Amino acid sequence: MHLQPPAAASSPLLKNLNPEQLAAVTAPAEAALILAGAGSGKTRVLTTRIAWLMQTGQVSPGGIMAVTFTNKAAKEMLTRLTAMLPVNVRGMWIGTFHGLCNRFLRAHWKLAKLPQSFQILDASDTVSAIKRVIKAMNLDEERFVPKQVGWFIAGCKEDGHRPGDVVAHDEQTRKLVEIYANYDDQCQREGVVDFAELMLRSYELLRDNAAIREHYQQRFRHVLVDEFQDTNKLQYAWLKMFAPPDSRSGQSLIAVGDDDQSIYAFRGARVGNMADFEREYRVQQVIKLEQNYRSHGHILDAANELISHNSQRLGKTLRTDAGQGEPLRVYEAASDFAEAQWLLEELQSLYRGGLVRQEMAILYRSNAQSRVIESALFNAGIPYRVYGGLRFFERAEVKHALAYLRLLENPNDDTSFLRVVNFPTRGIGAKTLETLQDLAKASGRSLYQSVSAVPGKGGANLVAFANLIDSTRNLTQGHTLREIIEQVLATSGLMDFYRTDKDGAERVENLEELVNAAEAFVTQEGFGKDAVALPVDEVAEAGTPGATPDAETGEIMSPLAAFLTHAALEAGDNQAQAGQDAVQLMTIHSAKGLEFDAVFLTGLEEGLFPHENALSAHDGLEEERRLMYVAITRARKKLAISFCQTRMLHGQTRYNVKSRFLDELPETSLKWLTPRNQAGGMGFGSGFSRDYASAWERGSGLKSMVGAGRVEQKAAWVEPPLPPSLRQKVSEEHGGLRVGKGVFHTKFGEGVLLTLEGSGTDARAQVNFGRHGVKWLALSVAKLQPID
DNA sequence: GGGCGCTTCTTTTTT
DNA sequence: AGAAGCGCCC
Repeated sequence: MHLQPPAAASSPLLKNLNPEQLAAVTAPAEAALILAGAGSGKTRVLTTRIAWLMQTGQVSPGGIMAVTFTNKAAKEMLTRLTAMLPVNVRGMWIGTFHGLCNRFLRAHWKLAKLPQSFQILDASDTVSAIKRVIKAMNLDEERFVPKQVGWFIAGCKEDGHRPGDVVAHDEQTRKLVEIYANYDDQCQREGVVDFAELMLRSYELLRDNAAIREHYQQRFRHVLVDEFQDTNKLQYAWLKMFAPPDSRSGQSLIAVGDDDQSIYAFRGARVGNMADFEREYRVQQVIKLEQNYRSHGHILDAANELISHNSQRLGKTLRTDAGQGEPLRVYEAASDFAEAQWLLEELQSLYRGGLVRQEMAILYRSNAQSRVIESALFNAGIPYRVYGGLRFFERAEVKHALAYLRLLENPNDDTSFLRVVNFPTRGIGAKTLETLQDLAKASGRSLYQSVSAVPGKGGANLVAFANLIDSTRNLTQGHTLREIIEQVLATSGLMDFYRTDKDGAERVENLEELVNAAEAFVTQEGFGKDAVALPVDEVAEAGTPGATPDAETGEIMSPLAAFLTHAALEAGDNQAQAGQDAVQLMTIHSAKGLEFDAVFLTGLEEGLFPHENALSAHDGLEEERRLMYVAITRARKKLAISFCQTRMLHGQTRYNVKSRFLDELPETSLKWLTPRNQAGGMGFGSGFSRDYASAWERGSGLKSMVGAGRVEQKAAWVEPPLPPSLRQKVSEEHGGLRVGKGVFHTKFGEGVLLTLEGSGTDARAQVNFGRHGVKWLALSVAKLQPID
């Protein structure tokens, strides 16, 4: 044990910390790995450590860097920190990886070879930029799907590879690398960077410029990283630039993470970074936060038992002082429709019991599952909120407006140019644009710079467009951000377009909301005196060798440029009827980091969860299990799990086997609401008739209520499966086997019968054996036993 | 240039 | 089933 300064021991900050938390908060200023289980007070530990370090005079605000993945987490940290300690957060670097990279590149734009007001491409901008490259190269979009090319490029960048570093063994890859190279050139020409580029560019600058690197190493004494299990290769390398292993300058890098909650390997996260970190930094002691302050006992028991089925773990078991609480409720529904109906009942009963809707969450593995649930909630008049989907700054009308704004800042941004050059339409067609692009390409200029070279009517229209941009820029010179945006909405014709559009009302609202958002941004960021988002960070700039501070010119980044950056870096909220007490619907992925009193975990079916596509991926099943672990640990008091015998997916009915994850939960913590079925498959036995009858009754009842006013919802209703009487007719001839019913095979075990075909010796059956897959069997050979 | 209809796809996603 | 993108035709 190291000695603590006396002031520290008595600090009120350290009150009420458990021993492990205390150890983490007051860990010596070196590398440390904190394994923080779900609900173990991770954010509290992080913020308290920062506060404690400053309070005990071990570091000044300028010496702190804390990195998170989401803006939400970063904000949370700042909020808590300022509540703990009256501190000037201005000098601290607290933010997302990308946010901090942006800050870094804004300060060193010249060395990074970027224009001062470079703009950031979001995911869809990136795809359209790539599309243009593929088109320009005359390549087939079938063979080079822009989105996939995007993954490839992002993947390369996240491995730290520039086009020249990629080893291509086949023709396809060689072409991909070529696209990558052209794409990078195009971005550079247009003065834009994508998300991965933000990281890579900062990393390279740090790597290649010793003076800058050393400056930042001197500056940041304490680097703290949240959700370390989600970092990719590049992010880890980037962190090492700030706080290298074996650092003689005595910095402290603290990684906080939970390997059991690593659910983003599919997009490049490397859990292995945790083990690498431990080794490379010679971490003396891994601090485990295993005391859980969130969930009741049964819930934790279930989580612990489930995750123990994973082999590759650093090892950690959550415990709680709260009581056992209620066991997990498990419900088997006849159909996805019936599952939704059951959810309604459960939600209503909780609501009557006094629980607010905000505290109820319905989680699912894939977005497609939400539809049935949504229509049930909608028709029952229960307010709900769906996370995911389009976010504010991603809406088409908002992106159009932003494109105009970006052109004011940088007319050479071809992506933005193409987006709005003919929207609203101004007589500039594909032909004209083709000519323009050819000319631009030939002369190495931007589209904007080439407008006057295009002959004819189209050319004239293009010049008019360029003039429109120029005059708007002149017109808004020296105006407030609000005025600029209002002006752009007017002169571009966007507002008029949507006003006259028959269903443009919502879009008009969103454009008005954009003005509000800009107003709020200006106020929050306090433009004029204390702007946190300002690119120029005096602390960083002062004495940074090679820095190109705006002090040279006295210029600061314009509010517009800053707002555009903000829009790209923070896509804003999803459509949310904020303020209303609503049930929360979301995928398990988006539930990470959240918690609710009551959680409904739906669709626990083989093929859906674990998802069939995940099983083929390396480590896929274990990642799915971690996902299940994340889902379980979202619940504080009540957790219910449901699965369906049949589900409509991609337009056809699927017969499912219950998820293997259900078998990995401790029996003693479960309370089955439906008879626990003997078969892995469930069959339409006793349980079915009852479920079916009630689902049908309610279904038809609701249907008649749907009536005229809500036609659009009607289509979303899923019919309950055929009545059992009908089903039996289909298959009586095959010794009691029935479609949709459970069967037993001596080798493959339990399954659900999907199809019966042919007769006599020719009879075949298709059976879903869950983890053994879907198989065709000859009935004359296979011994299939019906299960009731 | 706009609208209609055909095809294709459908795990998870932040920045 | 349903959305979204794409291409064709007016």
